[in-house]
Amino acid sequence: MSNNMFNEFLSSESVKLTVKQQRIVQAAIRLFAEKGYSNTSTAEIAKLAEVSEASIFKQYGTKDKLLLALIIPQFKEFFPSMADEVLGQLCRSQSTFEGFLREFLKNRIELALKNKEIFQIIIKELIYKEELKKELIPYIFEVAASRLTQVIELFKERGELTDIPTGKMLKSLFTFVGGFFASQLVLLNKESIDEQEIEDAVRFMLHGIGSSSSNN
Amino acid sequence: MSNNMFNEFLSSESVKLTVKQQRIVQAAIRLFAEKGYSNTSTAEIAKLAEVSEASIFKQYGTKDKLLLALIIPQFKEFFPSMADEVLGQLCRSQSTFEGFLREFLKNRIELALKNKEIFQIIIKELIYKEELKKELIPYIFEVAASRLTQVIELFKERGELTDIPTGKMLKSLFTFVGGFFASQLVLLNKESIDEQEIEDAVRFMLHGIGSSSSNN
Amino acid sequence: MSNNMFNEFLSSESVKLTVKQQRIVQAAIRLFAEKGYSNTSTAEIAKLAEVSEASIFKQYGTKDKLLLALIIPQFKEFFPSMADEVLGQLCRSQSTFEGFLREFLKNRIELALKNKEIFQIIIKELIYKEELKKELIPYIFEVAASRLTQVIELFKERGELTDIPTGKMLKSLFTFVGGFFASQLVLLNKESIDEQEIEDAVRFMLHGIGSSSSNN
Amino acid sequence: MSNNMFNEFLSSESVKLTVKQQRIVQAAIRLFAEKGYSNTSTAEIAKLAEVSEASIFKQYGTKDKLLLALIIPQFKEFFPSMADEVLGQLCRSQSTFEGFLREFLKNRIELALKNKEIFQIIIKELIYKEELKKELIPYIFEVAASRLTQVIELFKERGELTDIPTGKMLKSLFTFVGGFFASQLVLLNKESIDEQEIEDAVRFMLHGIGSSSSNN
DNA sequence: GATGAATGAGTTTTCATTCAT
DNA sequence: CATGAATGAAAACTCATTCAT
Repeated sequence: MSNNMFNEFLSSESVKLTVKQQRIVQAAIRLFAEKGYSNTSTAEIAKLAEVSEASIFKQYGTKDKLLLALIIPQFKEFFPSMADEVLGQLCRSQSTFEGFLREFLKNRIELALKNKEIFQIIIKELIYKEELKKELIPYIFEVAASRLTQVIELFKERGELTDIPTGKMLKSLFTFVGGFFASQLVLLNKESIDEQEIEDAVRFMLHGIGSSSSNN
Repeated sequence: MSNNMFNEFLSSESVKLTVKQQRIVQAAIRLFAEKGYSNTSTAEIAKLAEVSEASIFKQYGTKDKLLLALIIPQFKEFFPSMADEVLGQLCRSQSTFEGFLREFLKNRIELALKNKEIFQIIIKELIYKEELKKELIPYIFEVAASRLTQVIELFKERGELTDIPTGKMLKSLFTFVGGFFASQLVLLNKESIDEQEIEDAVRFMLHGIGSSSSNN
Repeated sequence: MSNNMFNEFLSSESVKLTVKQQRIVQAAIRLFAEKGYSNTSTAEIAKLAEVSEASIFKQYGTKDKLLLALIIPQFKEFFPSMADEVLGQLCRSQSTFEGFLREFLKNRIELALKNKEIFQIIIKELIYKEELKKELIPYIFEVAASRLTQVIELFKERGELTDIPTGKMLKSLFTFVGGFFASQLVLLNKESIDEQEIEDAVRFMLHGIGSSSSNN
Repeated sequence: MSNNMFNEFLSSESVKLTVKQQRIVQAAIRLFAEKGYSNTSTAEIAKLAEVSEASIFKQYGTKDKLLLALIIPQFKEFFPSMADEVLGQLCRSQSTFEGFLREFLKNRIELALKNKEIFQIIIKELIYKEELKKELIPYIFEVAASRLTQVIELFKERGELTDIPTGKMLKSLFTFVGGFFASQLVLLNKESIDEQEIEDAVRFMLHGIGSSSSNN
């Protein structure tokens, strides 16, 4: 997987797919999500899609590019958009950080659940494939951090957050939110995540589990 | 990987390994950690270990069993022992939950770093291999939860923790601590984790990022 | 490649080609010459010609027929014409065998260089493809030998040639001229062949490298 | 085929081959000689050798390396040895260049016929595969030319050869001898080459076909 | 205990070719 | 005339595993 493959896909336009090509996409997503990229053969994909293997390679060239073609569009939607479409609105419409966090989580969870399988693929391969990791992790950090930093500092000024350095806050939030998505979507393979679960997560991120009297 | 394979290994005694066998173990660990089980061939392992492939199969029978033979002992040490050897002592010796959490994290991190590669394998395959997931996740929950529950309730009685239900606390802690290990060890591939990092994590778990005045 | 395919092409009239069809021809020639027929895919040809693969098959039916369609016309021009257009004129206009040989070589080299790529294809495939060899070698011998025999015997009568049997002379000349074309066009991939080179070749064919005193 | 692959093979020691591995070699030689490298599949080789395809790749890694493993040893024997073992002896034992040429040709033809199939492969692929050409042609020139130059100049001093520059003589001889081997071994696929044929070739190289009176 | 030799069953990928539009 | 879509068949190559020595 070459260095520029990621960028190449980032800018690729979505083309109209034939019925068979859509079946390929569906089959690949299902199998990659279930068994992982490395444990899925193109023959299996072709069989599930009721298509010849040649059709897969005609369209995507290599198995690797097929993976990226599935992942990247979703990736683009989940991360960058977070800033402009989502953050912008949420941030203003919600008067409190708690509200923002709740809406943000709900929103991202909804998106992730709607494309659960692709998310499973992303998380699995992000952790499993060194090359993918090296390409995507920096991207995630850059994009996500730059926007969230603004939000955090906005609410810091409003006095809703402690005076822990923003960088540390980001790290902690990333860790927890990442762990949340990984455990809910991949480890537990949840079909849905109810309100209460989100509420608990928000509460944990804001106040932890210590009693308020034990604050330092 | 059959159902009872896990148990079989759990109870197996550690046998003395020949030099060559040790080299196999070392090579397998390095490669599985780096590239993942599915992307590592027995031929590669044999080559790195400077051993014949046949020797691997003589000892372990299948590639699958080799994986388990590497994972399980570490797994046993990390999780179950957590209760008796570690928890017990820590819990009593530390007067506060914060102290306990700090020592607990330090202790587990130290162990994980000392066997970083095996931990990377465990995390990667836990997420990647459906069968492994199904075998280990319930085990982790059962063992870890049962002991931690005791600790949490002890400190709850001492008033150091909020009155959130213990189950929810456990979930949140699992999520964060799991995310912490996954991101530090696998995604960031850290060689060491400094005190401050641990301090920040403990603080987050206890108090979150919200200002104390915003407590509900 | 069926037996009669060769003959079929030999008699086929050249049809007007559309622009796209010409691009196919150009692309095929370039690639076959460079990499050989067997190492060139129809996909590559189509890509270089900026044409769909289907267009190639529409016109030529099979990859094999495409090869023949490229080779045969050139072949017809190089060999049979040798007799009538070239030999006839040259033979009469030149008073000496040396002059004839020089003009003949010049003339054939000029033609071969003008169509170097096709010549490379012919030589490469003549040597590589058993079927082609079996079809073309006898043809070459028959056509070329029949005419050259006349010339040689004409000059033998004039006393310009030794009394070696004509057949042997032909063989030697074939061997040298064939080797000359193969080495210059294919092995050395020369763009041009200067006068001196031709002079040296003619001299060698006529007198060899032995000193005249060592004649037997 | 990488640049250093050639050198790698040049220095490789001949290892003992098992019966099956010998069958692979035999089968590959036969098929490559008959149909050419590019038109022979590893499956065919395996079938003819009554061996699994995997065995081929276990031993040679790639089809390319198999080709080189067949070609290079023969190549080494045919060209470099020409100098020391052959040339040295021949040159001294024969009093005339004609004698030398005759013995030289006989000797090389004998060797080539004994390994006719490998020679067919070498000639075919030398002409067909650009990469092989680029690796071997310079080698041939360097090795062969350096030794032959000595011989030619020795006999020039003895007055047995004309005063044509040695370089030109070499070129002509190469052209003819190359053409001779290519046509006899590959185009005509001769099983044997009789004395008379060699005699004719020698005579041609020394005196050409022109009558002695027409010398310039 | 160790290994060289061998392989069946796959794996990814390529290719010439067809056909409906 | 031209092509996008599709593919069966085969290509090169890989892999976990077996077994006689």
